[in-house]
Amino acid sequence: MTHTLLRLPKSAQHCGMRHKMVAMSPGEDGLIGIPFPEHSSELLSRLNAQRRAGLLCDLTLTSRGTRYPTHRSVMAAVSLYFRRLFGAEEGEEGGCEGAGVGNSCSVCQLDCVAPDALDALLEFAYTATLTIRSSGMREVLKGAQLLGIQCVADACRDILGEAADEAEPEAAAVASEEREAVGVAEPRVSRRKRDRRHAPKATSLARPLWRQPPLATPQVQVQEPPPTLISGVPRPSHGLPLTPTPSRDEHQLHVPPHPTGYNGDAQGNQRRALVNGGAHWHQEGTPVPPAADDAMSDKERRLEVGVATQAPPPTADRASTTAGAGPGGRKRKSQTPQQCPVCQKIIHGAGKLPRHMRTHTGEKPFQCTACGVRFTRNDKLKIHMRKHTGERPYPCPKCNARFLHSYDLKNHLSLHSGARPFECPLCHKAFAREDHLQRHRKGHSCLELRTRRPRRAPGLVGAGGEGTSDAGVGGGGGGRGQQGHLEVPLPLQTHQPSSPGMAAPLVYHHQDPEGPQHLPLQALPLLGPRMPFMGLWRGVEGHSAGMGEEGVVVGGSPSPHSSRPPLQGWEEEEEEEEEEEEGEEEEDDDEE
DNA sequence: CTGGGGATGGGGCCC
DNA sequence: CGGGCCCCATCCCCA
Repeated sequence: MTHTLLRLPKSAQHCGMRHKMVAMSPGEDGLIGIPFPEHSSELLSRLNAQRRAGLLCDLTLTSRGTRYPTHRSVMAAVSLYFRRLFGAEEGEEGGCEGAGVGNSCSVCQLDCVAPDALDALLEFAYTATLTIRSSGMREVLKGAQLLGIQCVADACRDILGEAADEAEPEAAAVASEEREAVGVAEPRVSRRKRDRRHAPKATSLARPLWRQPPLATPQVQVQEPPPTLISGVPRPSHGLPLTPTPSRDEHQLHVPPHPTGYNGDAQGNQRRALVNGGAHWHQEGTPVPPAADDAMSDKERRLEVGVATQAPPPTADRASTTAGAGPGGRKRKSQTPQQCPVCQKIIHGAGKLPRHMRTHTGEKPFQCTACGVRFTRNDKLKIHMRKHTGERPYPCPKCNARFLHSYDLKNHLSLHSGARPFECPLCHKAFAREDHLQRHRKGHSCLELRTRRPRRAPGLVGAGGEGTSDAGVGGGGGGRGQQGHLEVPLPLQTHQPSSPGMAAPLVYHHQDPEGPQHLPLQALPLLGPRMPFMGLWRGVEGHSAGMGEEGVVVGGSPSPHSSRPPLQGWEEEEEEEEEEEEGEEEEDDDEE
């Protein structure tokens, strides 16, 4: 079977995804998936613009007189409370929709959530960024708990240095009871977190004063009087037509600009300063003054917590907020790892996110003065300069060869040693370099030669096998696929909390004629010429031959570790291969 | 198809 | 905390 390789444009090489090849099977029922990683952020940005303009708003939240036009679908997407309120919770039916609220605008009074906190939560819902004062953290936490915005609650708790249980014991109990009573499946939001801290989900908090036909959702009840608020001054939201426009000076809650602006023009978007781990993006030609600037010049330090739209990966969530800020606004100790607001990738290391962001923007601020070649990174430019200076700082001790890079020398030394620690499990051909083995395995060459391979002792570890064995934590290149399954990330699924780090991949089976609809090729011309194809294709090009004539693609969890020590853990890989083989060869005999 | 050099992007460590 | 430096994995390209 021949696969057509669709080469993605250069822009697709960002995101740390190197899979520019998308395997297709012309004339067959193969799926083609074209990822649009910006879609989710762009969608959210436009929803936010609609909200600010009061367009298509079908829900108005009020808090002590301040009105916040919103969209029910957005609120239901971000808040478990509203999800249940509107009957949008999985496993539920009807709900508010069926109760007759319909498309009309409804008003929900949420006096128990302080206006500032509600404003911040709404901003979070529409921008994936929580921008709050540290002094307002507790109110936001309370609001997030009441509304069932778990990731925000988690982040606030982490910053405040609280555990969920101690923060809201009754609420947790109520939520738990409610879950059992209603029989609603717990949201997929951060199961690990839930196990960790038994955080409350949605509590029956508000008095939804529906001016439209009242809700019939029984689980929504008045639970308790509005809590005492720290800041009781209602503040309207930015740009909302139904609220008086506040003066910017007195508006302490800075509303960040649109989170992303990838209208296919990455260069047109100004990257804003990254402050305290919060990555802000703004679009539109008008340069928006960085919120950080006002904020940091402010005496009262404001915390910007970059939070994934639904739930950041546990690693990021934990690590980025573990230090926490005490009730008095204790400074967070660490901001790393950080999550890229564009591709949701977790970037480890202080100050590494700006570097990563340049892979999205294409910005190459470092230019070679000799030849004009530009680089995204200074260290790469530095290495490049060796070309001009003739410097080759890595001489081979066994010959006269000198190299620009240490890893070149490493590769070279393996030639001297003759070591070929990377062996093809199918044809047993050995390679000196791991990438050569990978290339070999991706080809068809060894399939015909496949023989029963012996189990190897796990001693054949190459020279480079150690090192960043844990580099796969944050993706480490995105877990480049060698498993031969086709993962189709849905950009909107980047909001799905069940996908730590990356967009939750969907594993499709080629052989399923009723399989999910993939993006048809006809859609391609609709793509703007500058529409980036940055994608999360993993495992697509790998093992194209292994997919078999039937197009069987055996799905599986993508290996979070992109790199393994050579010949180590191959048994596991072989297991998966064997599954593939079963798919393509109709029940091959047991390998073991 | 393989060997080899170079390029790119991420993570760790340190200042 | 941000950046420099280094190493690593992986990719691309060419012979």
